[in-house]
Amino acid sequence: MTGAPPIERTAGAPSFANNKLSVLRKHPYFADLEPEAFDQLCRYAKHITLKRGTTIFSKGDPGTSLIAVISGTVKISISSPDGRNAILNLIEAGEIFGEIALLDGLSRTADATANTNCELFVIDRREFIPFVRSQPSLAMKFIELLCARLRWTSDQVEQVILQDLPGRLASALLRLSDKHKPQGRTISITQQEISEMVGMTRESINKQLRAWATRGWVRLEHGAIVVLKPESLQALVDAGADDAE
Amino acid sequence: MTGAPPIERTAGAPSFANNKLSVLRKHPYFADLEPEAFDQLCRYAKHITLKRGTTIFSKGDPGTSLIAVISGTVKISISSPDGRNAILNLIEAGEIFGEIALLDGLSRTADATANTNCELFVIDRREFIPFVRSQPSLAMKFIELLCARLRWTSDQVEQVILQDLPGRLASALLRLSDKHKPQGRTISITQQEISEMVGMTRESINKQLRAWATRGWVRLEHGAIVVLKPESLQALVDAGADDAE
DNA sequence: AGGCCGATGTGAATGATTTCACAGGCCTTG
DNA sequence: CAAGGCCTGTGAAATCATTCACATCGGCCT
Repeated sequence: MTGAPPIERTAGAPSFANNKLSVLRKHPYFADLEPEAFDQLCRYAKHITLKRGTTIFSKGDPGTSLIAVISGTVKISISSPDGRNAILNLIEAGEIFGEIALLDGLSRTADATANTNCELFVIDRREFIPFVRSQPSLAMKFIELLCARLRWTSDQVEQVILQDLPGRLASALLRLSDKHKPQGRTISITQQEISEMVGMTRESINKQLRAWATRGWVRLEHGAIVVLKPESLQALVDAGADDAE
Repeated sequence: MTGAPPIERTAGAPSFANNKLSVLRKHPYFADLEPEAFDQLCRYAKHITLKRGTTIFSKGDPGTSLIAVISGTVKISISSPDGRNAILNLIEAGEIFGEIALLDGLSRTADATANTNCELFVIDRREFIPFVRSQPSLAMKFIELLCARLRWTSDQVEQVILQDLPGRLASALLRLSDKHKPQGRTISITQQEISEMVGMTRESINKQLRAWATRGWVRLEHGAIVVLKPESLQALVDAGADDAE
């Protein structure tokens, strides 16, 4: 469970990391802070880089840090004893994760691994709670963050319980393309990954995607999916189980 | 969607509701408040009672209130266009719900209906956010609440995606009997309701429960389930898909 | 008591997904 | 540039859960 922390520090001294701290400074969660409060926060921050596949933390570990993604993407997932595993979320540059265990002091609810090479900021729990308590606007930011997470997760439950394969896949694609809006309609994700987000086999996903591709609803690239007709996918979700068209 | 509010006021004046407010006062989320802060909070609270089956709010409604359950239980659920519906949570006396939409100001993520006759306190959003901002300890309470919700919901995703029917049912039973610990191992719930929490048909659930009943793992009563061997159920969950024994 | 309705119990047929077993393609790395 | 490893594509068989169609049971209301 609690494997040796595979985290490699590249820069311990805040001085060296200062150029990176500016990224954190512009981060929506911290932008509102008073400069001195921000400096205080930075005293607990470590800058690290790690390569694709590295475990950041595992389910059950004590959660003592909040992590901000500077570049790359981090996979939040869980796995069952019999080898199956499920992706709960993909965290991209500019987002933060690990806030639950940090805030409530309990153990990690899922595994986090570097899905690509990435750069992170790790903010230690030490003194963090009193800090949040003293900064109402930061507390409110966290409340908003938690609400957003809750909406995302509830959505996932809803889709998984109520929808069949086509419906689930469609709404997963829509949610992802929503998140990646800036990059146009291209979603960089493998079919294996989507299948784990949606909770079905890669083969089933592939067949469904292929069916939609021939209808012109999506285009399949290597390691990516382009949504061409979001309206059609949305209609499928709204209509409930109904693959015909 | 936004049907006429079916909420019936029984007491508008705080004076009459004061006896009930003591319940709120003892509520874990509000117990830490300064007396004057609590009084201020109460100015926004309305006491209402409603009977089984009444809609409290619907998915998509603007969320302008937080609701505390004084007695009875409230069902949080969602439904799909084709009639299927899923129960996300059952809120019991002493718990609160509706906090997400209240805190982030967006719309309700699910439906809430009175699962039994119940008494509630409705706390209006008016001025609520500034109030939370001014009470760091209350903000921290909400952060903890949201974290707990997130853990519950993530758990649900995990179970639904990773486990098969027996596994899901087993963990649902364990989670419920955990919540009802004081009442012993008896869970008051219909098989229909469990099936909707777990996302499978009542028939399938019934057959599985019956199989466990003959093994002596559970006892089935009318409208209730008694967990006799939680260890066996837990083993099933831990082991992954494996019905044999 | 009579009568209904919601909750429970079951079997057989149907259907959707998974499993399994490959094959080819793309990309990275030595 | 050759090799191996992920990613993709596809078909047939096997499996699990749903659907459908009833029968029974327990309470509650009149």
